[in-house]
Order: sequence, then structure tokens, then C-alpha cells
Amino acid sequence: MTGGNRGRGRPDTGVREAILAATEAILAEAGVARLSTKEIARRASAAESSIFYHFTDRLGLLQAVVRLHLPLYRDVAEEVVRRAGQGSLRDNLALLLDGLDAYYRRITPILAAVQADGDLRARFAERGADGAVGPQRALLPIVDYLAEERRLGRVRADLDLEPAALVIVGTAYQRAVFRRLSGVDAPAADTARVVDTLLPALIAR
Amino acid sequence: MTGGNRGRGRPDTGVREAILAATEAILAEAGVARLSTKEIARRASAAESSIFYHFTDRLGLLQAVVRLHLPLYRDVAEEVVRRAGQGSLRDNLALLLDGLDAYYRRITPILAAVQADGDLRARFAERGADGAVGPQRALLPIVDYLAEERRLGRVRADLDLEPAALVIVGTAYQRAVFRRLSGVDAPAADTARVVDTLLPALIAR
DNA sequence: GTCTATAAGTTGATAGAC
DNA sequence: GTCTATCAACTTATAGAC
Repeated sequence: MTGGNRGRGRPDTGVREAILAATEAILAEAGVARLSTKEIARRASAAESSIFYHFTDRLGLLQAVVRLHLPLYRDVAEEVVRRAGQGSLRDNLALLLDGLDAYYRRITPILAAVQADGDLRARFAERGADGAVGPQRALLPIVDYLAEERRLGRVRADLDLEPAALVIVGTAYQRAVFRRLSGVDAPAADTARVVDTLLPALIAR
Repeated sequence: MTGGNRGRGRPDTGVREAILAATEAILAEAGVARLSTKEIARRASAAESSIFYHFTDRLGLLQAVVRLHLPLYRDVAEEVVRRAGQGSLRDNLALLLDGLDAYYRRITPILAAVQADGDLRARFAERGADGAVGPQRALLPIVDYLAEERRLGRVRADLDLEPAALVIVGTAYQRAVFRRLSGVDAPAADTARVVDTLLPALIAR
């Protein structure tokens, strides 16, 4: 056990965290293809066997990395939910798109790893079934936000929430993927244009 | 040389094609993580060394698989460009979304492989620079279609084409990724709802 | 909890016969 | 063009000392 350590038990020497950080770095730079326990150990300046001590096996490590990033999504999404009714719809949408974009830029390598490894995918499909991490869940906070704005009369009364959330998330994801594939590492510059294109689909006419 | 063989040169024994098909199958079922030359040879009922004879190395094989699927995108996209001005905008958009969805369902495992392998990603980043396959190019046919519809006055005169194309492609891609992650293999059922949500962003008010 | 050392298996790739 | 045989390097994982 590490992380929440406050003096009880063995002192936290940080190897576990170093391993997680090294894993994430390799995933982002080189991809799962080059993610070997030896390379992780080298970058974390730790023994290879420490990986197995902390995470049981390679897949356990990958799972831990994914788990580490799930709360971040809630942060991004719930930040916007809280803003429902405040500020302009345009500003909120820009905030949501940029927030999702930054989030996706960070987790795209990890998502790619999940998609690239059948075993890892299977482990998350199980979890998805019991409702904890199912991919469609990603839409829920956005749906909540839109529902609140609809209740307040700031978006069309007949807005179909799930498709609308899908369009927003899909647009943010696509921007992140495009930028990663083209090797650009700067934040997106065209948020305003995307927002202005999206808005007429949301507001009353 | 195989494929276009029409009697000249050595007879086409189909090993090359079998290797490509086996590669695609493994990618779809298990992901790059399990894509070994040995497994490919086994599934293709061919010798492992034949892979190296035809594709030089593992990366060359992956490149060949990607290349095999690029024309398919043009087919999907250009089908819709041809329909500009014909049928209803709603029908065309539904056709485009479903076409892109089917396309993405097929290439998602391949795209995942590219994202998961840094070397492969690098090879395509180079190509992208010289303009042949750059990811943003995926938007061009959709931009062309929207431009034609705009010229005909069937979409808003002030529609911002690139963001609009991004939204359409992103939505289609997101649906495909979601469905793959949740293990569902059927075509999308909610196209109509998505189209009706998207449409107000495109048409004149 | 972290290390060193090591085992057993798999990997991508080559040489050479047919 | 396709095969069999082979290799050195690397892979995940374990045992046991500290």
C-alpha cells in the first residue's frame, strides 16, 4: 500500500508511483508495442521484479494505469455540470470542448493500449458490464449537463440528449486523435469555430 | 507481384493475400499485442519466412495492411460527394454516418495498431507531411460534399466547412469506438436520432 | 519493499534447400 | 515463391537474499 501513506506501515519509497509514471511515459512516447517490464524498470530506476510485487502481472499494471485516469474524466465533466446555467452556453461549450480535448490528449495513448490488447479490452468489457466503467458512461456527465441547461430553457426543449452528448464527445475526441496522429502537441486553436458550428444544433430557433 | 496477376510471371499462389487477411483478422480479434509473425504464419497456413519475403519486415506488413484500406475510405466518402444535391440532406447525412460507421468499424483495430506502435506512427507521420495520408485529409471529401451542398443552397450559406466536417467524422468515429469497446458487433441503431440532432447545425434557419 | 539472478518461453529475422 | 531449420535477443515471471 502506498499513496495515502501517512506514517503507518512501511515508509513509502515511491517505487510504485515511479513505475506508474514510467509506464505512462512509455505509452505516450512509444506505445504499448514497446512497453516491456524491462524498459519500465529502467525508466523508473527500479527492479523489474518490483513491478510484479506491486501489480501482480503486466496486465495488472496496465489496469492500474487506466484506473489512475478515470477520476480525471469526472473532474473535467463535473466541472462543466456545475457551470450549468452560469456563464454563456457558448463559453461553457468551449470550456467543455477544451477540457475534454486536454483530457483526451492525455489518455489517448492509454486508450490505444486498451484497444490494442485483447486481454486488457476483455478485462474492461467485464467491468463495463457491471456498470463501473462502461464506455457509454462517458456520456453521462455531458447528458446531465445538457439536461440541466434544457431544464433552464437555455437549450432547445426538444434536444435529444444522448445523441447531442455523443456529438460533443466525438468532436473533442476526434480533435485529440487528429492532433496526436499529426504529431502536434499544442492545444487546439480552433475551438471557437467548432463551438459556433455546434451551437445551432443545441439552441432554440 | 501478386494481386493483378493475369498469367504473366509466376502463378499467384495467394500466400501474400493469405498473410494480409490473417494479419487483419488477428488485429481485429486480439489486437497488435498478439500480432506475432509466428501467429500470422499459422493462421495463413504459410511459412513465417514468407512474411519477410513479401513485406521485408513486420512494419512493412503493417504498412501494407493500412494501405489496403485507404481506398475504402475514398469509396465511402466519394459516394456521398456524388450524391450532393440529390435526395434529401437528411438521407445523405444518414448515408454518410452509416457509411463512415461501417468503415470505422473495420479499420478501428488497424488504427489502434498504428496508435499503439510508435515506429508505425512515425512512418505515417512522415507520409502525412508529404501530403499522401495526413489524418486531416480524412476531412477533405466531407468538406467537398458540404461545399457542394452549400453552393446549391441546401446548407447554411455561412456554414464553416472544416469544423462541420470534423463534427460529422468525429461523431461517426465515436460511435464506432464505443461499440467496439462494449463488444457489440451490430450496426448502429440510432442513426436517425443522431442525424436529427446534427441537422440544425447545417441547415439555414 | 526492494533488490539481483535466473529460468523458460517467445520474438523478429536470416540462410539455404527446393 | 515457398519452405524448413536455426539463432540471438528479448519477453514475462519467479526465487531468494537483504
